[in-house]
Amino acid sequence: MIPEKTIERLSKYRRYLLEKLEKQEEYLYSHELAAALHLTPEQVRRDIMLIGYTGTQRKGYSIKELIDVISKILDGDKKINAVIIGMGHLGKAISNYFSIKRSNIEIVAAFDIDSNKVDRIISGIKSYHVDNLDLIINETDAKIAILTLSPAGAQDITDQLVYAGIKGILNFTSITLRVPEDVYIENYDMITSLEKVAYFVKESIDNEGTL
Amino acid sequence: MIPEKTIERLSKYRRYLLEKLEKQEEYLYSHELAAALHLTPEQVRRDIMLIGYTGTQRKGYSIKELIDVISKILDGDKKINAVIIGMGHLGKAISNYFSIKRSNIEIVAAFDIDSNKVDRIISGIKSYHVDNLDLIINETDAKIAILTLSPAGAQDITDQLVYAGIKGILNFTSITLRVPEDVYIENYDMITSLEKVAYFVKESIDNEGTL
DNA sequence: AAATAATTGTTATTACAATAACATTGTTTT
DNA sequence: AAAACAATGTTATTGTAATAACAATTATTT
Repeated sequence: MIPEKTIERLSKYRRYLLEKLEKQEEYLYSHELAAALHLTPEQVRRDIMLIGYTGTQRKGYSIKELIDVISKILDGDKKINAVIIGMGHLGKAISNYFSIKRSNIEIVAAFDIDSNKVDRIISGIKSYHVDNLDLIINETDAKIAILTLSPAGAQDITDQLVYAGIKGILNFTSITLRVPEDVYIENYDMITSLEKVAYFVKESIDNEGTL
Repeated sequence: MIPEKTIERLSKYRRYLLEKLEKQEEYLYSHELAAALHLTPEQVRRDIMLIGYTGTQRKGYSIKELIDVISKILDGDKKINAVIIGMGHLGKAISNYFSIKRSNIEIVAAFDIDSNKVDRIISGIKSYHVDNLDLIINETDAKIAILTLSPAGAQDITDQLVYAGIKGILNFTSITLRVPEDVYIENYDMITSLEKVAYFVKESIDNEGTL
């Protein structure tokens, strides 16, 4: 079993490696990757060890091979479909982010309650009324939902999503969702992130000059 | 020194407590807070211990007092100003999130390079051309920047921000930024988050039925 | 061909975070 | 008034992640 933090880094490694591949580069060293992502070379080597890939000493890691190994871990062999719930600014922002296909994840549909935002294509994604949630999720066999709606209706929608067969949720509403334990939730809370930054800024300002 | 993870939870505690306060409730138990946020009561008590607040046995914690103690930790005594760089969908989404003032953080300005998006008020925030970065940041004494621009210009902007006196960055561009070590960076990478969800969903589907 | 240098792979250590255990204390009940 | 209970505060333990150390190996240099 690969640790969660390693999975996160693998995602970042792959993106960096893909850039390098575009530049026709063939090999890279652990310390290069580490420097680029502000990590230690040991961490990079350890992660790569964990996924069972081995480089060649003195030469480093084959960029192409490493991408393949990471992709096998992250993507598996089959594609996975995702839907977005809520086509406000945040929903649109995320749609744009993923309009360039990376990896094996595809956003296949979006949902909203606003009649002005449904039954048309927004940021390249077909948008439906939430009433069609169950139908479309089943048709597309989507397994992931990205929640970018207002907190008010979030738990209700989540229940529907779980019923429709969703197995993973990326939650941008700042509320804590209740789901069965076989559903994986990744919470992202902007308010908390900003308050955290504010705290550490305040701390560093207060401690200025002191050692 | 309060651990990073505790700071994150304090932010969430406060929001939950504020809700309770609105409902005129006066006291709550560690296990209530824990249940609401999917934590253990021990963790909650430990966090509260770390910030030096004590409840009363058998009665629990005073909601009002606890909010005050948390606020003192998170906010300190002075307000802190923030700016947003990039008024695309993500920038607007964040502006809306923070249009309701919570805590002591205020978003005082936004910047963009698009002439259609500058010199007017967007989502309640005055928007300027990036050429005015240094000027406005100094005028407003902003210490935090929220980066919601495209990756291309991010490092260049970051250098300008640091020069202008920004001490904390909430980074939504998926690139790794170089900054002096007295600048605190919180990275949020949507692509990584989604790939992580996809990985754990895939794992759980693959392991269905096995124990 | 031998020595050196540079890099990987792995193990050991340290640090950090979460969980569990338990002692303490105040309230309620009998 | 005593006993039982239910909550807190704190210490101890466990688990997870990051760092460091080092052995093994391969290329390069002399």
